[in-house]
Formats: sequence, structure tokens, C-alpha cells
Amino acid sequence: MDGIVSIPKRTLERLPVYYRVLTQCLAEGMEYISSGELGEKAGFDNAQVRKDLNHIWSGGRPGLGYEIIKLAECLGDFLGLNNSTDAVLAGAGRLGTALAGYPGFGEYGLNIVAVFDSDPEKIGGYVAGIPILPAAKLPDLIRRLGVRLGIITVPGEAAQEVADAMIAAGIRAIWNFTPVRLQVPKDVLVRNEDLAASLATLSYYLRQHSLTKEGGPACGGAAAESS
Amino acid sequence: MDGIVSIPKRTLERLPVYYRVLTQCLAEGMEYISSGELGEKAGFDNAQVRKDLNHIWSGGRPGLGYEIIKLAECLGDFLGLNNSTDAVLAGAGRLGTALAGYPGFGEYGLNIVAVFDSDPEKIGGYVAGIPILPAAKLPDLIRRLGVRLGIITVPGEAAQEVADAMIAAGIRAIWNFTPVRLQVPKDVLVRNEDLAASLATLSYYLRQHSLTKEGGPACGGAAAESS
DNA sequence: TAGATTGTTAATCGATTAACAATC
DNA sequence: TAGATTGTTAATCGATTAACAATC
Repeated sequence: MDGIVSIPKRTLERLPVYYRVLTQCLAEGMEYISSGELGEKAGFDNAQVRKDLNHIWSGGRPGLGYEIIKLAECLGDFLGLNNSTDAVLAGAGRLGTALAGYPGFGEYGLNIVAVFDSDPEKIGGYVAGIPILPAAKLPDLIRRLGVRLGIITVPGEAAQEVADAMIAAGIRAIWNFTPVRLQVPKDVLVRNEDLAASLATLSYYLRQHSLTKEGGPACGGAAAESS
Repeated sequence: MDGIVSIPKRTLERLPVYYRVLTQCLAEGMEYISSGELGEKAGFDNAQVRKDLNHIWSGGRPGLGYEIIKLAECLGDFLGLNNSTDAVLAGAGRLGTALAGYPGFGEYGLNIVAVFDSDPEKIGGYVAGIPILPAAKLPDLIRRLGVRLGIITVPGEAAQEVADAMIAAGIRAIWNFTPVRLQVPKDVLVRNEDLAASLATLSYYLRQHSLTKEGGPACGGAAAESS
């Protein structure tokens, strides 16, 4: 099947970063930007930038760089920043509330149509203008509106159950903010927003540094203490 | 310098996932687990699992698998789940509040010692038992307590400024929840929790599928419409 | 013993970086 | 024209997967 270009996963994740830098540059009145400068601001290699951008646009001009306004528009189109993606969110706790109210989402084309919760106290209320509905209504609403993206911010114990209900109702992709590894059919995409994994990276780095730089005590570090 | 084993970044991010699956298994009364079963529950290949685990422990028994309680303990030690990492959090908005109150952090060895904000209304209050202090006190507290990890959940406009102040005071690693790309010295580690990148992955997948499976309209998709 | 599963080496795969002719 | 920067190919790097002898 033609016309659909497959973009490497890693590239896909960098595109929104480029977009953000470009809008910033536009606001500062810049007209053109080179792969080198864009890379510096975004935190990637200049060759990387050129390669990434060429997946979606080959309009760069040798000796000059990329016309910012055109490139930004092209990126915006590609990322679907106009026609937004509908989603439902399950779990009106602290994190769910924070996400539902996050202004960045609208910018990036996400439209949360409903929030679900099982707490009768919360049901009937609103989060950032979005109605909180009882969990029982989730399947029906997903089907009626043809929603395909589900966001899960319920407590871990309930996560699998919610995911099952969502999938049965037609959800095709899940954004999972719980630490539970969801079991899903292979045609459903799960994106785990894994805070524990991030934290592991950070604290490992800090530990390595306190060991290397100061020889401090810390935990005892790495595989030195295996067995 | 010996004794410090360098673990591949990707492996490092998978370790907390193994840990979580293992505690779950322990709770269910299991004693041993094979790389195959662990992989299935965690969502990774069995060879991957063996390779990852061997970085930190080679105690698996052929024909039997890994003794769960020992492996979990070993992982816990490695991830520093006992001796916790102190951190400060800047930005007591919705997301900051949600993170400060997230119970999973304590589990994973993170200890937020103070929350900073510039809103006089919030200062003097508490989030999940953590005091909210004025931004002006940030440098002093970081220095006094020797905190090396900073979490940033302020509005994008203020992010760079906050990062600068943190770094000047001694912060060595930053967990950045804003979409801004922070400019930092190369010996400071920044981990961007990039929601826009995640969203891009998800909505690209959904778009691809609606095009492939149904040939639906959607946005027009991919590079077909370059130029 | 026979069956299962490890630890590890080799093969494959994908992503990043370097290099450079083409071109504004 | 001379200088800068692109698009793209080739070289490098790191991570994943396959395979299998060793061993419980």
C-alpha cells in the first residue's frame, strides 16, 4: 500500500521537539534556521536533524537552511495538530485531573471528550470543563463517539480491568500512566508513561557520579555487590 | 576505576518493570520464574530478560529459573529502593501537586524534601505533607541539604530560569516536565518527560491504522502531502 | 535420565554519526 | 565567485534476537 510512509519511532518522537523550537524561533522573528542551529536548540545532532526532517519535507535550501514558517506548517500538518484526536480519560484522581487540565494537550491536537471515575462524589462534576461520568457509561460513549484513544490514570489495581473495558468498546491505543504492564491484544498499542523507569535513569546517574567524582558511600553501587 | 559497571540505558529502564512484575508474583505466592514467563508479563523478549538480568545478577538456575525473592531483592538494591534520593520540586501547580502526592515515588526511592512556588497564596501551605516554600529560598535549601535532583513542573516560560537557579545551587540532574528544551552544562543530566512525543507516537499509530484498515479520511497522512 | 532453562556468543537489525558532492 | 548548508550515501555504533552448549 502506497502513500503511507513509515517513520522511525525515534524520529517520530523528535518531531514535536522540532516543532516547539520552531514556533519559539518564529516568535522571535527568525525566518530561516539551519540544521545545526535547530539541532543545538533541540538537543540533537545536526545530521540527525536533516535526516529526520527529510522524512517529511525536503524543502531545505543549501547554504540558507529551512524556511521556518513553512517547515513548522509542514510539521504541524504531519503531527495532526489541526484535526484533533478524541480521547477518553479514566481516573479523575490527582494525576488525571492534572492531565485533563493540561493546556499543552489542546496545542498538540488532543481532545479529551470525557473523564470517567467510579467515585459518586466526583460524578456529575467537571474537570477543566470536561464532564466526569460514571465508569459504567464508558463503553457506550466510546462506541457512540468512535473514540480510539484511551488514557488510564486509575489506581494500579483497576488498570487492567479498565483497559479491557476500553478495548472491548473499540479503543485501539492506550496511554497508560499506571505502573502496571497491561495485557492487550497485539493490534492494540500501549504507550507506558513509565515514571519509575525515568527515575531509575536519573538516580543511577547521580549514584555513578557520587561514586566516580567523590568516591562517596551511597548504596554500594552496581554489580560490585552481586551474589 | 573499577567496581562500577556501566549498564545500557535501555536495560536500566527495563529493570523497574521487572521489579514490579516480581513483587506482583511474590504477592501471588510464586517462588521461581523463568525468563520466558517474566518476559511475557513485562512485555519483553526472553533473551532480552536474561541479558538484562545478567548485568546485575547471574543467579538464575538452568531448568528452574530465577528465585523471585532473591532476584527482587537484588534489583531493589541496585535501583536504590532503600537509601532514597532526595529531590526538590519547583512548581506547585496541578501537575506538581499530583507528582508530589504520587505514592509510587516513595516506593521507588524518591524523597521530595520541598516544593517551591512563587505564588504567595500557596507559600506556607503543604502538598502531601511537603512544605511549599518561596522560590527565593530554593538555592539555599538545595545547598544546605546537598540535594542533587530537581523536578521542574513550572509553566514553560519560567523553566529555564528555574533550571539555572537549581544548577547554580548544586543540582546535578533535572527531571523536566515542561515542553521546553533546557540549556544546561554537559555535566548536568536532563530527563525530559515529553508528553508531546508520546502523544505523537500514539496519534500517528491511530492515523496509520485508520488509513490502512479502512482507507478513511483522517488528515491526509504522512509524506504523501509533502511540499 | 529427560526436559527445561540458563548464560553467553554470534547474527541481525535499526539508529546515529561522518563525510561529501550538489547547490543555494 | 566563495562560503554555507543541504540531502544522501557509507561507516559506525549499540541494541535486539537467535542459537546452543552447559547445567539444574
